[in-house]
Amino acid sequence: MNNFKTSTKSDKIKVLNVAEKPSVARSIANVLSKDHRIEETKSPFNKLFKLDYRLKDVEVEMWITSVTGHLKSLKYPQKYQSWEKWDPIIILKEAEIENNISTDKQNLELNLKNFASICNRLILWLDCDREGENIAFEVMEVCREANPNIQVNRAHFSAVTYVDVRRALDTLKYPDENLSNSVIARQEIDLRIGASFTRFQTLLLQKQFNLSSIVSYGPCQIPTLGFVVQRQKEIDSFVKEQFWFIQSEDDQKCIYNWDRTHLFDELIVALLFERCYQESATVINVQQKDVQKWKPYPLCTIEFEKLASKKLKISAHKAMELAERLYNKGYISYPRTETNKFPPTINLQTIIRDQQNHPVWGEYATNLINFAFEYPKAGNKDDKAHPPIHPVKMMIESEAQNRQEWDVYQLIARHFLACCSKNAKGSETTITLQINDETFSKTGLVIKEKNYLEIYIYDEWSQSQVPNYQQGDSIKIKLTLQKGSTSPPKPMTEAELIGLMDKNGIGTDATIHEHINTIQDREYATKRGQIIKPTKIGLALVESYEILGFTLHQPFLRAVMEQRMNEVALGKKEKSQIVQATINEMTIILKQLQEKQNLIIKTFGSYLEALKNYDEDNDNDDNNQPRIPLDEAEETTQNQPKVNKKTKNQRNKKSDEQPKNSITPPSICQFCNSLCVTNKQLNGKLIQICPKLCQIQEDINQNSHHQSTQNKDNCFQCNLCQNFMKIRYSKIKKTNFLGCSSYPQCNQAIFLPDTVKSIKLIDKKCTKCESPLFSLQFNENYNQVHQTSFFCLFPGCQYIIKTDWKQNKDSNQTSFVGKQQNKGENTGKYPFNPHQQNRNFYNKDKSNNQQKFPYYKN
DNA sequence: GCAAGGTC
Repeated sequence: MNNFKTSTKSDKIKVLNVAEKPSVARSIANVLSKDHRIEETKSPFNKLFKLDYRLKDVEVEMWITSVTGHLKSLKYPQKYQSWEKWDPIIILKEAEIENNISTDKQNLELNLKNFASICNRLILWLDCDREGENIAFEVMEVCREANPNIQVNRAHFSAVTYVDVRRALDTLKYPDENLSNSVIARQEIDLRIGASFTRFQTLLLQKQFNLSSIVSYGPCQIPTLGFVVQRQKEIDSFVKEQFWFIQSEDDQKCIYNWDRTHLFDELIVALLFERCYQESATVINVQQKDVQKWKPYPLCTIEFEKLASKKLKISAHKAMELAERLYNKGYISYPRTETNKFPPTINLQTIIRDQQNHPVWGEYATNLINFAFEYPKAGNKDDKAHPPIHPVKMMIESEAQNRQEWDVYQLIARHFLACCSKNAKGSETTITLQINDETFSKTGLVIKEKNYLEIYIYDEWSQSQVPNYQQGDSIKIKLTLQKGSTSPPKPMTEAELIGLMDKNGIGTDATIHEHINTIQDREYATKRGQIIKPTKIGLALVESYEILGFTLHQPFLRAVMEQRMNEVALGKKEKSQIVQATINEMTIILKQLQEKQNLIIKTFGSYLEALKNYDEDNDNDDNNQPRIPLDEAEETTQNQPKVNKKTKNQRNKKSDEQPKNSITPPSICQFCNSLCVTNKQLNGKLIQICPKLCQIQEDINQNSHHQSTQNKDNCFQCNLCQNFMKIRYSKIKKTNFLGCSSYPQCNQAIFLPDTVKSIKLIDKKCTKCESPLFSLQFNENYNQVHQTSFFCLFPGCQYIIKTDWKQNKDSNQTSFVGKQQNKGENTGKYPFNPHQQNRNFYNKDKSNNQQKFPYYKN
């Protein structure tokens, strides 16, 4: 029952103003007149504000109201609701789509029709972005239905402030259909791709693998998952690398860093250590300089979400929920904003004054007002619709509904006050030491003025003291040769993911947190604390795309879409052209997926099986290795834990062992006559090195080891990169093979016959090629008896087991004398042929992809 | 039961 009735007594021209949300309508009314009247409408949130105004010298009655985002939404007609009945290709390519006003927006439609039928003019105050322009057309269409003669204008504003609103009214323009069409194109493409690919994947995989969720596909959610999977793969394929460095410590326990940082060659570091070793150093420089720690940029949504996640440990999704609540209660400004610079029209002093009575930071605010204020830095993002997030009303802790709400308000208020403060100032002192040819340095910091750091508790700037030395001083030092190793990438945090999505244009400020939520709802990823990790399903899905050659999880899909939308927005292309082109390209991909559906099931299943021990809830990546099958035959370094243990032992051994002890009578370089340095390596081998590096010579008095004995897991050198081959383990084949230790940079491998179950390196060498020998364990049902129990696996050496470097897709089989294996064709034993694709997820040959998938062509 | 974009 429509009990709404608005008054129409006045004879003045009536101008209907429509904003995108209730708050903007309210702000416009406030800006234009404090004496406005407020009327209820059929939609409880969307009030109607009325006021008298002089518009271009004409007295008019302004009616200001709002919608709540889009009025219309795209959907497939009822007949397509059955997933089983329709080929996803039809859903993608041919099914008609309806664009109607959603049921929950019908009250707004009635409002607009009612007001438009009474008003003479319509001014569209939708946000000044593409979506806003499209909503403007939706509003205009509804209003024109009720009043075909209504005169329409578009207001362009960068903030809802007095100056901007007045300026917008003085320079009214017309809505831009190209901008709006680019949105319609995006909507249609997203729906068609999302619905068709989701139906295909779900029907293919859900029942087969007893999955509780649908297996959705979306051009934002899947690239989001792609980032999470990529990081996990980087962690799991990480191979630790050892490095060495020289450390210098003075008698005040101050440690100076080597200016060469560290080197990956133990020999060179040992040599340099020998050459510079002494017990005193000269202070060659003491440099002091003033430094600043910069205050933050004004707060946009993305930054707010990152800060909430990182500093408050509140998820982006929850933080937005809390911010929206604070906004609705009038404590903060609109929280969905891309802008990180304040418009000159906003009165910052007034906002600070509102905080002057605050029990926690009132004094700080007063101090800012009186003398410490400095204008905020200007960021480079501006959505032309909303200012950066800032407090609009003071809130004290007891007014907050809970701790998290208070934390969010506090973050926003403190951030704003920090923006209006001065940078922190300090003094940095760097001491440089010279020890023979090597230099070492140490930098200390003294904070002189904390300024914004007083209020901004989220930033740290730690002080560190340095000794009070003068240039030319000679000081006593202790030099040590140290060893370290590179660390794997850190697990993906939510804040990092938000940053990656923002950088790659995945989602918008208002939707990024929703996509992160979606991948969790779909059981593609889990979040523990601030760490996001892929689940088995998420890994298996992305890996299946990867292995089968699809780039559906790559972020550039969205970038191409954005580029095409821009062409429509600029009027260079028709929306139908880009919809057609995109859908045609995606049809090719969907058809390929359909053709490969058996392979998809097999690949997806193999990954789930291989990942059955993968602990998706464990954040500790050191204790959770190996879990992910790498793209090369699901390989993992079987011996990795042993390698690490050995490294530790070696380090301990090294610390007891001073290099000086290892010196034997030096020899003379045969090229330059310099006195050579003898160095003992960690493996005990002695080496004579010329200081000018003319020659490096193994000490003949020592027991000369084959290089492969440097590390007990190393076999012989890779014929491609000269690093060592190692015993690896294929989780899917459940057998050993030899893989290059430089994987994934080098993918050289040697596979063994299926009859070989496992291999073990032994302390014997091949008499023919000097490579280390292996003892082999054969499958139980393999009966052939060999005359020897030790085998050489160096390609081309032994006649009993013939092995080969696996360099291309046709040579992925090793052969066994007397028992020839299948060659070439994929036998179904492997879930895929890894050599048909680039193995390396991160160094994908894009040109190749582009050839295969025209959708990604620019 | 499908997407992503507005907004509450």
